[in-house]
Amino acid sequence: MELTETPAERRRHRVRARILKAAERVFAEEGNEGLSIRRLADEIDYSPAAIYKYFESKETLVDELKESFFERLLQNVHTSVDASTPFEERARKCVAAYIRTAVEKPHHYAAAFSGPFRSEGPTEGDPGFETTQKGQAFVVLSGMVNEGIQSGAFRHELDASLTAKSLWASMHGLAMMILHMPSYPSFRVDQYGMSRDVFINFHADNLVRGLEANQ
Amino acid sequence: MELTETPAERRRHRVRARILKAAERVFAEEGNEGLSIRRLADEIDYSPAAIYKYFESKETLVDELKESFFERLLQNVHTSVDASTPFEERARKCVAAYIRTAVEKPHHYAAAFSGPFRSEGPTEGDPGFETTQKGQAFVVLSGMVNEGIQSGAFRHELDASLTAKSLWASMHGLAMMILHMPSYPSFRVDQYGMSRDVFINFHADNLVRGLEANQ
DNA sequence: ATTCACGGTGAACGGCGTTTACTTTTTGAA
DNA sequence: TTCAAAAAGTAAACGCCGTTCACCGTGAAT
Repeated sequence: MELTETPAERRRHRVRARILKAAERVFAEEGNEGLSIRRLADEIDYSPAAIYKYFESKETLVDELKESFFERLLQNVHTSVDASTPFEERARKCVAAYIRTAVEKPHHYAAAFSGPFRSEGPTEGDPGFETTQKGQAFVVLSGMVNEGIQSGAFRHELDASLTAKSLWASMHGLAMMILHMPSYPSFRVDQYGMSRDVFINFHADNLVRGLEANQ
Repeated sequence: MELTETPAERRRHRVRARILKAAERVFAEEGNEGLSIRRLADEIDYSPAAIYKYFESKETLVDELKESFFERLLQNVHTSVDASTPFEERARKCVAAYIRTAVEKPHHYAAAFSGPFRSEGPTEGDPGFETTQKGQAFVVLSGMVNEGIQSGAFRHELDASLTAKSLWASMHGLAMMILHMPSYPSFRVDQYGMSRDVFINFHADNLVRGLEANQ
């Protein structure tokens, strides 16, 4: 087992990275439709066929972009929560960080939840699901809900896994709404740059309330 | 002003309807990708160019499919709620009907909330928004939330319009999740055909709880 | 009877993802 | 250093796609 890569491997990685970088730029700006293999090849001064020496298909290439976006998403959520802050505030911050990151890269986020409906997809519980970034995000969310339940902040009869899914769905829904109806007053960042954040917090508050134990 | 159409108009409408019918069938089964003008023309024994005598572009054709889906969605939600049932149950039934209809026609629903992000889109408050079926759906939801607030079931400080958006986002999110992760145990219809409905009700319950006044 | 708009068509344009057959470059062992 | 084999890169083509254009027939209105 080699500690360092051979020059050939280094070279291969460099070219691969160049392709991904160009792809990332175009995809972020114009999404899946705007990203074509031919255009990509043009930008890096290669022929279209060359791309296929590095990626099996356009889909696998885009999948890689999506995975690294989810890595970023997960990281943003992680670093946004400070273990010392009280639970409810932490939960709200977590939701807000998720939505904000999603909105920062609309094409990435939307693409991750569109496209053909594969009934195969990663099945929860299957080995491999927890290794994807998307799976990790779910694990984090699940853990937070669990903490809420055991600390007594959330209703004790809640199932952590189901609740996490419910919560995730609601976060996801708001992110999608903001992406697809940016002209709605409540979703637009207004002149003070506040309107959207206010709405996100309102949404997060409603969600957390729905899980809280009646005191 | 003519009370009856001329034969030419009748003919035109018939052909238009034939195109839409074939398009609807293909789109429901295979979505936007599976629907091509050429294939459509093939199915109705016309030439591809003929379609353009009836529709400006593929996009406008698909837009018409989406609009009529939302008409159906709105109708389903309407007829699912019985004014005599208690408010909370009605609210839950409304959410469930929305999600169920969305899931019945995955491609229609997903297509309506995907595609390019147009910053123009229908702006709330603009004339024309309330005339779209999507706009109507929002009006209905808004009205229900309003009823909840004024009856005291929901917190009195809630803004009806904002709350309706928050609620809609959460419904939308679950619908999308079910569409894109049908293999998740909670989202799949199990051997008893129950699992998914149970989850939908759980979700709806959480949402309503989040709006309820603390008693 | 003669327009003339309308419905319909075949062929083409430019784009797409992908494959194939081919040449060039790089590599690693003899 | 030589040389065969593997890898990198390419031009051209295949079969799709949405869309347009020039053209032709038909039927209705003047």
